[in-house]
Amino acid sequence: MLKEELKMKNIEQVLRSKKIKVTPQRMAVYSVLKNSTNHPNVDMIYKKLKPEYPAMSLATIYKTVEVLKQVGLIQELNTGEGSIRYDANTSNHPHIACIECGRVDDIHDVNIPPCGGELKTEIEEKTGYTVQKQQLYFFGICPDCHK
Amino acid sequence: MLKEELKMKNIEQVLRSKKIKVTPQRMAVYSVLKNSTNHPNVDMIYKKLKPEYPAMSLATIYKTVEVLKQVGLIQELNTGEGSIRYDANTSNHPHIACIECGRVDDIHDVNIPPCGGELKTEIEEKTGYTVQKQQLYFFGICPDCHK
DNA sequence: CATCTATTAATAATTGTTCTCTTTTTATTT
DNA sequence: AAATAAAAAGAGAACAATTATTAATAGATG
Ligand SMILES: [Mn+2]
Ligand SMILES: [Mn+2]
Ligand SMILES: [Zn+2]
Ligand SMILES: [Zn+2]
Repeated sequence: MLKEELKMKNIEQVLRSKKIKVTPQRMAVYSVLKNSTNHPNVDMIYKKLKPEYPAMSLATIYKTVEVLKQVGLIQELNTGEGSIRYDANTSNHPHIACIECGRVDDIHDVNIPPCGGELKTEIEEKTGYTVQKQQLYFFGICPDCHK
Repeated sequence: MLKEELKMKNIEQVLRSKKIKVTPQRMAVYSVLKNSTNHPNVDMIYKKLKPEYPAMSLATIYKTVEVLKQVGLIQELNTGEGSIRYDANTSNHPHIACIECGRVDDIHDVNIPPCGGELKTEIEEKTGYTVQKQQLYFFGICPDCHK
């Protein structure tokens, strides 16, 4: 059995364990996210799936990403470009977005200090909030947009 | 002359120096932002100004915040709640947003390490982007929403 | 297999934001 | 103090992303 198939089997387990039905649409949307590095938004997922699933509707993708998010299989990114992007990598990692074309990339292998346990505690004490998650975004011009 | 009036005179200078006309609406919108700590969105600014400026339209506020942003007098925050919030404090400081009620607060007096000059350079080398700005958001439950 | 219920697809409705057009205001020049 | 040109404001339509509604369909369960 291929690694890819194994991954998908695991996702099925996760969904079933949460009493959420496993459907072809959900597997397909998750698969797109898992196999992409470009943090697609709903419309990009829609267009990607169109050839293989011509009947799938935009509303289904909206609902599916909501379900996958609730279950913790994906996270959403909002860089302020108007639409929400999604990421199957649910670890807390920084992103950089191009203010020209909207492209969103991961920032790898850069030692970004913040966000340890002590910091969280400190913020909770100072603000009175209970901290649940964080997002660090950088903005700039991507290589492609540098003419 | 009061401090408050002095501030506003300075804003007039900034606008005039950029060949941007000084209007009551612009001064009013800026004043709301300068005198608030809750990072209001367009609708909150609109409602705040309604009593004193009953004729002011939403479109005017949208246009005004865009102008103030371009001139560098305010910055925008996007916590993913659907609408954009604005902040007359243009320094690079972290925010925390309530995932329950949407409230957005500053995080003061917490030593958050990232984002020095070397880090920016490192990110630019690793990603090929030109980095222009950054945003650090924390998300959680605010004191009020803890019942 | 039969039933029950969650999910889908299609469509309509909503919401935040932008655009277009006309009128008014501002800054500048008589 | 007019007159003028340019910029901005106001009203409302238009737009795009998202959400809600509804009727049909497909998984799960016994
Ligand atoms: Mn990512
Ligand atoms: Mn702030
Ligand atoms: Zn780009
Ligand atoms: Zn709250």
